[in-house]
Amino acid sequence: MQSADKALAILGAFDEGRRDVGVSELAGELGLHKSTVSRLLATLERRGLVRREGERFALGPELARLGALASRGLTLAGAARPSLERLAERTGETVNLAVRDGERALNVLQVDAAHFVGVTDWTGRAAALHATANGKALLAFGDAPLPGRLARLTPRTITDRGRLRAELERVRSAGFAVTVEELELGLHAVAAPVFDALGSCVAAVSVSGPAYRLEEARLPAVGELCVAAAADVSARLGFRRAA
Amino acid sequence: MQSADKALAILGAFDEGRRDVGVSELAGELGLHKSTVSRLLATLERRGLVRREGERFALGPELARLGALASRGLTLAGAARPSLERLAERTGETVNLAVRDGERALNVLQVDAAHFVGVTDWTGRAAALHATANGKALLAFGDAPLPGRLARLTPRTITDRGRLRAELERVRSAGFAVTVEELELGLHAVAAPVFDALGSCVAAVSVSGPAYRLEEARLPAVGELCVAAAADVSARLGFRRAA
DNA sequence: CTGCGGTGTTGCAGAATTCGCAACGATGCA
DNA sequence: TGCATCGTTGCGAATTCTGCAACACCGCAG
Repeated sequence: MQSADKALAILGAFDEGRRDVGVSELAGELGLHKSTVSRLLATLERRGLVRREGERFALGPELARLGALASRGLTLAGAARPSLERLAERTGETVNLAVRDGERALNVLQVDAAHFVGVTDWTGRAAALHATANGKALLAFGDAPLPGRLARLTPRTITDRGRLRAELERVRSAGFAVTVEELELGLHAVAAPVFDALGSCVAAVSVSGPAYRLEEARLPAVGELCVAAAADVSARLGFRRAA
Repeated sequence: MQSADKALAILGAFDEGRRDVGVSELAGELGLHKSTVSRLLATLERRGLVRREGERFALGPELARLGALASRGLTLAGAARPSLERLAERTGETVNLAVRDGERALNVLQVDAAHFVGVTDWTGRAAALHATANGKALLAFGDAPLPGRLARLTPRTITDRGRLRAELERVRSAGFAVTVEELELGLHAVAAPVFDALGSCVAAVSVSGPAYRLEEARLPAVGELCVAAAADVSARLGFRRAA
């Protein structure tokens, strides 16, 4: 099924900051021939997954439809919202719910403490697993393998596999993950795992805020709040903590 | 590229009321062998486009990400312009695209059939919801409450809330709204709703013209053209009519 | 407990699809 | 005008996919 896989690889090439692509550009990037990419894009266009804008291609309406359907299908969001709102109110910070999407952590729901304008909405965006609190929680409690590459995003990002493994062990024993300027300078965060009825880790709840407000000294306490909220969500999904 | 096309056909099989699918079930539906469907689903799963839930498959997180990305790139005006131009050409009248703005209908895009001088451009102007075709379409298909005050703009304006409610019911069953001298004497119009990927009514498309040219007898036919054009725009936004 | 009907998955060999090349038309730039 | 780039398209070789059949698994009924 490598032909279908290549079509999906094309879709995967889209990202924030990559809203449209060219044929040769993609061909070089994915290691395919431009003729192949051209034909694949034509197929994707016929199905409405991409649309052409002159010589470039952007994501199409069918994806908007499927995306809306997918988000709704993540019953997670519905089960989590009330707990996240309470958590946001108690901490006064931004709360996010993330699931694993391949080698990235995808934010599927965000709740802000106050409805400040200018607070970036991370919904629909994906970030590196090893550099986010949510990602580390997903790695520590999920059964998925470590990412292949550990990119250095700030001086404090963990880029060594051994150190990451040790960190995940710490996360497991603490019950929550802490991230101090590992994704962005000046950004702190904590995150706790959410389990479904079968006991597997399906998501993570994070609280994040600027370093000057969400100080390091507060992180343990906020972490516990986070754990409580995540446990609340887990309970709504039918999870009962192991004896 | 029929292999890739089949993978996309699988995605296309998802719908409201079709949140998860089985292998054999899909195979029968798409006329493929279950072995083929099984392999395609495995490929889709590896890329995160679908996820398995026991023996069934649901849309996956990667689609939520791509969908959010796609929605951001799909603008109302961009999706609407081509359809509106065709509508203007076919009807020979002025076409407007309006969105709800509080208790008014705000025109965001206008296309004229011929470039007559002296045709007023309504772009950027807002009008009463209850006295315009676009406004009535937005009220009938949107989830917004009725305006507080129903000002009488002409002798034919609907100013009674009960009568307005009945009128909106008529609009819903017809699929389009008709306005005969309710906004201005000598002005006729029809309008149809536009839906986004989430299925909510986000805009309306209207055709308007002077009573002596856009006669009442023509309104039903023009209304149908309007509905078709609006459906076209909806499709470009990722809306698919309910099965 | 055994057989049946229902899942979904996987090896294999033949068959059909796809790939890469090269050439083409179009467009942009010097 | 010439050169570069872009994306598209025919064609034959070569890879990939299909469909079959067998398999493992589950629930259920006899």
